Amino acid sequence: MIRVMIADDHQLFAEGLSQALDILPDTRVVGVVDSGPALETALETQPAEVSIVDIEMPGGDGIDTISGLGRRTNAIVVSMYASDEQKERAFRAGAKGFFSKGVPLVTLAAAIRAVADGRDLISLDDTARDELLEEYGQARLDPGAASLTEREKEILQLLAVGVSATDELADRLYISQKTVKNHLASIFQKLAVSDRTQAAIEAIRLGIARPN
Amino acid sequence: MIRVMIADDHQLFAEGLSQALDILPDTRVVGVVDSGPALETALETQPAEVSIVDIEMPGGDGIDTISGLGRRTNAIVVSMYASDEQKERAFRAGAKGFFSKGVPLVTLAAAIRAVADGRDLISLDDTARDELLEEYGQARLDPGAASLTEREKEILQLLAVGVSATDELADRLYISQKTVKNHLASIFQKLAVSDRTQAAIEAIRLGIARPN
DNA sequence: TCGGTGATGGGCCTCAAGGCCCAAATGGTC
DNA sequence: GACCATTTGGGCCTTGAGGCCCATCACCGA
Repeated sequence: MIRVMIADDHQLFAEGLSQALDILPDTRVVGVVDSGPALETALETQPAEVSIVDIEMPGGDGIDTISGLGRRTNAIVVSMYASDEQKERAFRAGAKGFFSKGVPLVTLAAAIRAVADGRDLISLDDTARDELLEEYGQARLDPGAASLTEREKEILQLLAVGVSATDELADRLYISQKTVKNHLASIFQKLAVSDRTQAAIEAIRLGIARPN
Repeated sequence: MIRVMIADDHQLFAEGLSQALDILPDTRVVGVVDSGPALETALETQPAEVSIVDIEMPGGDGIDTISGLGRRTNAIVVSMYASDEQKERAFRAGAKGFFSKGVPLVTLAAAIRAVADGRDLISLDDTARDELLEEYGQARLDPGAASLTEREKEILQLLAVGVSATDELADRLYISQKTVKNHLASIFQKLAVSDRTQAAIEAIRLGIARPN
């Protein structure tokens, strides 16, 4: 689980991004602050592997803050109006990544995984950077969840939308109730849970299935 | 369920906000577009009670788009750098709300509920607007969920974090297993579900309990 | 003071859920 | 051809989950 701190004075952006990252199975937002100094303070009591820092913030430029953070966290700078000059400054301040707010969420998520893994994105050219991001595109699931088979994931998806009874699951999948129970037993073992309620929650948490 | 369309060219913002609104029990994001013309097109095939429109978008000002939408949707304008002049223009274009991106998410959520309910926020002064938003601060839950008692919510919260066995629930709450089962039976009826798996999913969906 | 509601519990009954072990067919890989 | 993972299915057994009806006590508002 990668702990992420967000520093941005636009609450709508910060809270939205926070929710979005919390939904990912391998990232957890541990704090949201609205200024550079607040970021420094927050990191003292709450460590975070990665910090998302906005450039445009009141009470001091976000980039100035990064220089003082040292190796306490890996900073990724995001900017509304990204320019080469800003990127250069972010690089000199020690940021590990630099993105416009126009990039898709999956790109930022991949970048978070990459810098949390010790990689440096900011010194790469665009093609090398995109290749690296491709490499980190998928959330690394728990060992158990990673070994789920297609059929097992299918059952988990149904579970997570409320198809919980054995006979309903069997009907939906055109297999016997016994086979459903066998798959479930295998799922329980892989996810280290003991019943379908816990399995459904795990499926939602891991992002294998979406509720609603 | 209030259907919401988001028009913003900054993907990180739009996707983050989208996830955040989807988590709320009474709002559903049905589309995300990145320009004014795309918003018009999207609304033709996918109706939405409320549209969140950014002012600053490429290929035409977001406010110009709103005038052409008429009563197809209720527009709420959000701006990075909110000014009185922008607010005035949004008002004349027929927007029902105007906010800076610096407002908290709960404020925007309340505004969405208010305008979906036919209210007009933009013509109110600040105090009257805040009072109205206060009124719409809480998500209106389904009739069943609204009648849940404190104890029932407590049980749902435990369920949603994986405490699914009757004996564990009884231990945590210092009551007998029989009482747990009685409460659960009551919960099933109120939420119109048939087992604890579905109840846990509903609890998460309704925002009564948080997973993770 | 009286009713309504919520929280606590009991009894009883039925069937589904989960545990355990096993087997056959399939499809890919070494 | 042999091996392995996946999917499908069986049998058997124990216990827990859920359905239904009822009782007591505390609290609160009319």
